[in-house]
Parts: sequence; C-alpha cells; structure tokens
Amino acid sequence: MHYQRASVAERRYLPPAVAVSVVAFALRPPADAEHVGEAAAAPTIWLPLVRRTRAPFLGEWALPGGPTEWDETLSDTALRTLRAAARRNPRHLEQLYSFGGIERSADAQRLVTIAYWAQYGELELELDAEPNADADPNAGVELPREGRARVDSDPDPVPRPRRWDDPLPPLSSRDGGDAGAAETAEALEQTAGENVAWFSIDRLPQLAFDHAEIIDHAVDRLRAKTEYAAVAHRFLGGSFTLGQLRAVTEAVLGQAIDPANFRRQALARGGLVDTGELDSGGAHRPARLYRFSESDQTPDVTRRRTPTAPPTALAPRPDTTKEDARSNS
Amino acid sequence: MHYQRASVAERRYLPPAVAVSVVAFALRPPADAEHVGEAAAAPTIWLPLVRRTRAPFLGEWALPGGPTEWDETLSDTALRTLRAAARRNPRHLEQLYSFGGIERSADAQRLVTIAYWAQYGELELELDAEPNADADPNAGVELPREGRARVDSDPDPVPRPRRWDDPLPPLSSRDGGDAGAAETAEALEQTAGENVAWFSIDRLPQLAFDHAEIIDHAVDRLRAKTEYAAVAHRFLGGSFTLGQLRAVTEAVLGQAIDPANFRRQALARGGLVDTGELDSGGAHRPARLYRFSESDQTPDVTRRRTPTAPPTALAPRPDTTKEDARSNS
DNA sequence: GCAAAAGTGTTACTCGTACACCCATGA
DNA sequence: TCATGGGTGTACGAGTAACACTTTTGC
Repeated sequence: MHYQRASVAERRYLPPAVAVSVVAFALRPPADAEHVGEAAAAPTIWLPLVRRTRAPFLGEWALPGGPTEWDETLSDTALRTLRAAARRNPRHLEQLYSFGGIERSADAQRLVTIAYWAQYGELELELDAEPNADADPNAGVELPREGRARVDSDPDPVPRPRRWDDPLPPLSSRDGGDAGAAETAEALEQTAGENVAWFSIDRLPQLAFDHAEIIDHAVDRLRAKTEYAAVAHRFLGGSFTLGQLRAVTEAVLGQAIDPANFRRQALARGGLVDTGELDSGGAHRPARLYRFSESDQTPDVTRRRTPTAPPTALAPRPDTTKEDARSNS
Repeated sequence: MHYQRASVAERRYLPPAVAVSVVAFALRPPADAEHVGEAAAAPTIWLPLVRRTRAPFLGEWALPGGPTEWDETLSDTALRTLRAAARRNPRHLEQLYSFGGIERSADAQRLVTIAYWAQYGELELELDAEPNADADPNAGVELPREGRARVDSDPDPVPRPRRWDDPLPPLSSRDGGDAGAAETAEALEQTAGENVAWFSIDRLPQLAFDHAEIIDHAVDRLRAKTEYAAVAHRFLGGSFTLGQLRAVTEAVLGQAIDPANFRRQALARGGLVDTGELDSGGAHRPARLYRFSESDQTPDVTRRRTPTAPPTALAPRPDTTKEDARSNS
C-alpha cells in the first residue's frame, strides 16, 4: 500500500487514506472432513485471506483489499483487489460498513476502510483461477504473478463439475497427515510462495488491523440477510435442488430447518424457477432442479393498506421499492 | 474543505479524501401549518442543511459535514460537523453508507464520503443553541461565529418546555405573509448572514454533490428501522405518551396506525417503562407517561428452538445478540 | 424390499389487523 | 352531557412450526 512518504511520527498526522477490504464467503466441506466416503458433513463458511508483505502488520493475515485508485469507485476497488487475491470474480458484492478508528493502522498513515462482503458460488470456485494478468503491480495485496491455482488433487475421469457437497475442497491441495487436529489455524491451499489462503471462519488466524471485527460484522450480516432475503442460492451453481438450498441455508445459519416448511417458504418467497429438469445423480428420489431469477422475485413489500380514516391527512408514503433499508446497528 | 493544492486537472488524480456527511432528522409541524389554533397537523421530517461557501458547488445547499481530522474517528467528525451546523448534539447517531463515486465532487479532489444519520429529540431542539465556541475554523461547514438561534418568537409567560406538537416550529423565525404557498423550497430560520437552515424533506432545495441521494437513503433507513426497532421515541423528550409515540411513528411512516394495536405492539417490544405519571395537559382523559430504557429492551432475537434431530451435527449458532445485521441493499 | 430423500397434507399456535366497546377528562 | 383520545377485549386471517404421510429412486 503506497503510503505517502513520511516518518513514522509524521504519518500519524496525515489525512487518512481510503482503502477497501472484502470479506468473500464461499461454502466448503469442513476442514476435519477426513472420512471422504462418509455422509457429507455440513459445509462451513470459508474466506480468502492475504498475507501482508508490508508494514504495518507485516506477515500477518489480512482481508483482500487495498487503497482506492483515483479512477475507481469503491466497488471497483473491491472487485479488483478481490480478483487479485482469489483470482475469481465473486457472484455477489455488497457494501458492509466503514471503519475509521484512529489506531487501526498502528504507526502507519491512518486508513479509513470501506468494507465489502461478497459471495462465491460453485461456478466461480469451479473455474480455473484467472492468470492474474490484470492485477495492478501497485495494488495493495501484492500477489505473485505466477500460475493458476490447483483445482483438483486427484484426476477425475469424468469431467463432471464439482458440487458444493463433494468431499474434497475444490481449491485444496492438502496432503494426508493427521490433518484432523494439526491444522487448527492452518490454511488449505497454502502452496509454497503463495500469499493467499482460504480459511474456515471458525479457524481464523491472527488478523491484521481490525479485520477480525470486520469479519464478525460480515458474518452477522450474511446470517441476518439469509433469514429474510434470497442469499443462500448464490453459494450454489446455476441450478440446484431445494435440498441443496436448504443445506446451504442450514450451514450459514448453523441450525437445522424443517425440509417441508423450507420448501414451501422458499417457493413462496419467489425467485425460484423450476427448470423442469431433475437431479438424477442422487441415491434416492430425484429432486427437481431450480434456478434463481431476480425478475421473478416477489417484492417483499409487506405494505399495509391504510386503515381507519387518519385523524389528519398523512403524507402518502413515497414508494420505497428501490432498495430495502434495513440497518446494521 | 482544505483540498490539497493542485490545479483543477491535477486534483482529479489525487487519492480521494475522506469526508463525512450527516442527515440529521427532527420532527416539526409542517411548513404550511398556518392555522395555529387548529388541530395540530401531522408533523413532518426536517433536517439542517448548510450553504456551501467554497467550490465545488459554491452557494448550493449541502449536508452538514466535512473532512476527517487526523485525530478523529468518523463518528467524531460527524458529531463535530453536525454540532457546528445545528449547534446541538443529536440524540442518536448511526452510520448509514459510504459514497465513493468518481464524479461526486466534480472538478475538485475526489471525496469519499461516509454518511451518517442522526436524530434530534425535543430536548435537543428546546435547548438554546450552543455558542459554537468549539467549532474548528478549518472545518468544512464554515459557520459564522455569532449568536444563538431564536427559539421562541412570541413571549410565553409560563416557561413550559415546548412539545413536538406545539403549533410553532421551535427554531422558526418566520413572519406572517402568505407563507402557505410562497415558501415552497424556502427554509425557515434563514436569518441574515446565516448559512444553516432547516428544510422539510418534501421541500428540499437543489443539493450539492450527491446529497439528494444520500438523503433518500437516510429516509429509507429511518422508515425501515422505525418498522422493526425502537426509533420513534428519540424524536420525543424524556417522557411521552403512547399517543405521541404513535403520532411520531405515523409521521415517519406516512401512514395511519391503529391506536389499540400500536399500544400493544409498542409495549410488547419492550423498552418502554411506565413512569407512573400522567399527562394532565390534554383536553381528554390523561394518558400514562412512559420513558424509554435501553436496558429494558426485549432482545429481538426471534430465535427458533432447534427442531428435529439434525442430519449431521450443526455448529451451534454463535450468539448474535451484539448488533443486528440487517443490511442496506 | 428397504433406506432415505423428495414432496404433500394437516393441525396447532402465534401474531397482526380490524373493530367494538368502555373509561376519564375538559369544556 | 358530549366529544375525544386513552385504554381493553376479541374475532378473524395469514403465516409458521411441527409432524404424519405418500412418492420415488438406488441398492
């Protein structure tokens, strides 16, 4: 991060710089899912972190992100830095909160960070990593130029696309060993010379800045929004069964959901379109495949009709369909 | 706003500066409430704006705000600049959203603005304006040093504190005239040499930057949060009747509410404490007075108890009582 | 056939809405 | 006494949780 040149003492008196950080969620099998053949364990939430190669917090893990360039919007910066780190475009990106504490960046120039949260779906994780050609060398995250991430560790004769509940993590390059206990705060896909690694949110390492707090915020938001909005489907691929959608929702919320009720509510909420196809892969009765359609959403406007004659005429409520405004504090 | 010195062309290539803007809501009688003796018209939402004395957007109205100083948190900046403009501390302040569009500040150095929204209650509006002694001369809003705002236009023998539904706007210095139609986008309390004025949200002037959009966001948030959280009470004083609380809620939402149901829901939500006193002032049956107590809130955790045995053990949902995480997009 | 997930039906309960009705006060 | 807002009671309907039950597949 190209701070302005100044002594440590002087830096603290510079006006704050603008940076962006991204909490990019994906769903993967849990780290201790050793028993490959067994019933797929509940997936957990993972996110990419970047090891810092500069002060402050040199050597610690941090969220993907970096300062905003003069010609970038904030979301542009979020996308660029996330792509530089995870080498994929996210399925969804949304602003989270801004952090402007004075001591956030220790001795360095003060940073005001606009945090974003993002979601990766199956399709994005399947993809081979982008060659990282468009990454700006001056960007914050400082990735090595090299190669593409390993996507599969074992050769698969049939090129069937991976599914979220497949036993092996798509980006993992784990090798046997007593992984169950040893890799507590250790990351998968920590290939040599690689500065990016994915971590399960319940096994996070020590984090730079106040990034632990930012992640907490983001997880809260993800969970809260999953309860009232169509969010879970973004962790999946283009089409999915209601059972998969329910499993993802259960994983995010950390609680079991009645399949029958979930089905009805998911369909009632709208946005789900029956593709007509069936998921033949399963060991039991094939499930209908759905895809998500934004245009097919039921406007969640639970607008009340005006009741008894108002005591005095009240201003008609201006249409508020544009964006829901539920807050975060 | 002390931009770095640079030519117009150069400014655009500087890293963005960090600023804060505040949408500070208060409730007042509507601008066209001329007929003083009549039944109090439904109050409307007002907010203070500042006339810009510098480029860009010189002469236009803008939200209170300004750049962050090196030793200020973002909310500190919000409070300082709001206090400099309205000469009062708000009852409540909360971060809204961050705006980082490239063209926001026209030719000037690019600004990333963290927007806040605030609420003033009766008590804050009653108060005489602060002498504005602590305002930093370098601050963005550039207020004249002088005087205190007029609070009453007619002498009132009994020093009873003003109430939100009193006929005359507390900060108004309006003089007769055919105000009903003439003062469309005109502000009250536009005393000579004064750079600050309060506007009704449905009669806003042309605004600098993208501040119109920010206000839209803030109003949406205010309305949304009023529907599910205890917000309306902050527009009132220390104690209030449920009728007052309902009137405020109706004003914010712009729709009539059934008094009986409102009563039950408000009490069920918690936070309201019966003071034991009665509001004797009214012309009818005296109403109980309540005050709001944060500690008495019912945690709105509509936590579901875990249902049927989970297929696989799901991680227990970590306690999420700290802060609700409903999003804004 | 059996196990297990997909999918349907049904019931009990909660909560929001509508509205009838009584209460207490000033004028 | 009357008008009016304060305050209580209650019936109805929508939505949710719980769970019984049928359907359809692989093994």
